[in-house]
Amino acid sequence: MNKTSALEHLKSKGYKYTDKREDILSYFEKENGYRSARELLENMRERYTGISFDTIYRNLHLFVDLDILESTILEGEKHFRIKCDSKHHHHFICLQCGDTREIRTCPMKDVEKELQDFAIEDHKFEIYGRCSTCKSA
Amino acid sequence: MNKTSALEHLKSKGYKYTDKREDILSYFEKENGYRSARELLENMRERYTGISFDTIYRNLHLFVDLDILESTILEGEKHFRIKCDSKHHHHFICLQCGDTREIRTCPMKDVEKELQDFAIEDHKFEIYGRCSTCKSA
DNA sequence: AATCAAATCGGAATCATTCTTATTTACAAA
DNA sequence: TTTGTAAATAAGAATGATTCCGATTTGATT
Repeated sequence: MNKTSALEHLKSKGYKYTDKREDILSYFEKENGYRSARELLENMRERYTGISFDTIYRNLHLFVDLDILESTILEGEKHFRIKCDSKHHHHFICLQCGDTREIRTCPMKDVEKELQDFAIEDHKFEIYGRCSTCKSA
Repeated sequence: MNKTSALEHLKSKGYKYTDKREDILSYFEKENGYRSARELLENMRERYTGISFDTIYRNLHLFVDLDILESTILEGEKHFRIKCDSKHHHHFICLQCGDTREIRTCPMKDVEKELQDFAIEDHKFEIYGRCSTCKSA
């Protein structure tokens, strides 16, 4: 997912273009990992001094609903990243900086046999730790 | 983990016996899944009308630290279950009732090769859905 | 330019959780 | 058995993330 196709997607669904929406998308496009609402807010305030929590949260959730962003909870706080283009995969997540690394392994194939009588709706496989940069710092 | 060995573990670490601690352990021993602090509180209030949030949370976190309980976040809220006895494994979790089913598959072996330069500290593999009971209800 | 729904602002409200202070209790030592 | 003391608890205030609400502004259509 990138900013251009996200903006097209928004437009096609009848949502309006706003400079703040473009700005949020720019932010996540250039970040390589999970960022909190607060991190986004602080970044946005440099350009929009009066921006409100409501705008941040409303758009974050809209973007998650539209599959433009994906989210996870890190240390009790929701974090967001731009949705990856590549096909189904999982992430290593650095607990210090939030940056991610794709993991191609997905264990669900093996697991489905074990769960015949259950209705599987979702799954989460995440690996946590320190990336090489944070590890040596 | 069961109530008896949990109480012994508490004692051996110098923590005191209290009827509320025993009660919390009884609750989780008889439940087969993840329960929220609020669910525990409501259950405890039937016997201890004046019990405080603080007692609930303090003990839940103590028990997690002592490996008596394990926790995860479901729909934005921390949930707890008694630590399983069997060796390392993961869970299917019913999003409706919180009950769990053991999954023997763990994908970490395959993944470690992919992450040579990262310091792996933890991982989470959970499958979400409806258990057979909730599915048909 | 006029219209109108969508988007935003500002701040109050909510919800889970944590903290603080005073009081009570378990347990060990006398 | 009484006493001393640190641990545990109660009650409620405080916090932090998130959501809600009424009023205002703005984007896009007419």
